[in-house]
Amino acid sequence: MSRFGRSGPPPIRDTYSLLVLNITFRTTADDLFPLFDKYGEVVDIYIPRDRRTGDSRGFAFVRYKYEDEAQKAVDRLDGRVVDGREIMVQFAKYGPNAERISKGRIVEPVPRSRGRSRSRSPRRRYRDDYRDDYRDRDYRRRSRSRSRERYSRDSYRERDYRRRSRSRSYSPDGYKKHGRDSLSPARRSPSRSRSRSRSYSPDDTKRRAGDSASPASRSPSRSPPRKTPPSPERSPVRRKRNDDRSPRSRSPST
DNA sequence: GTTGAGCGTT
Repeated sequence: MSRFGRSGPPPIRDTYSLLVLNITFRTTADDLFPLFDKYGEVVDIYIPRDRRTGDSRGFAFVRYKYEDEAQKAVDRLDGRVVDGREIMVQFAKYGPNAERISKGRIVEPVPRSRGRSRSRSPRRRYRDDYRDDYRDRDYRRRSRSRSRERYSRDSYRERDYRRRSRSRSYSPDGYKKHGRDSLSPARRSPSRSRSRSRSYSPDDTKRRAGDSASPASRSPSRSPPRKTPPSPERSPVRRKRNDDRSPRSRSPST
């Protein structure tokens, strides 16, 4: 989708695409347009966005009508601080500049602007063996995702785990009220009951399994998941705490 | 809500 709202991506046959890297995730085409338009005729600006979140991926493509203008923009805007971040402008491997590259093999070592020394771009240069290109690209994509996806995944997992754990803590209150009568001394003593009680929300697991999987599949996978096996040392602690919760325990102050 | 090497379409 182009910022100019055309029916589609303008023809690249007469356009020179620039790749703008290191831009903030908040920077939009509208923010880049005035900057690049000052140095030449900008045909189109496109900022790849995430499929899921829709946020910018941190880079944009600016298309110039003329090469000299694009080159000038690279010299002028490359290293420019935008929104508090130094952007990197360079010719994109797309369009007329990449035609000789997308053919299947790199014919030219550098497009054009590579002649400039850019120490902050230690990124690997164009390699002759495109055989590893697919692998490298795939790695690159994963590498890109790791930043956010992995963080989100861990965050969600951790949060979910914590939430369930907390949720479980609230459960006892429910059964304790009406279950106090049911909880006979003989019944409460056995570690078995305790063991089950301290389990990681078995009901929750069963419920979840029933929603997403058949009961048969949850049976075997049910055993291993327990992280904290019951230990004898902890038993008295729980019982002791339970005693504290009893009304008579806190009554002494009266 | 966050993050930071890289190359593109609604």
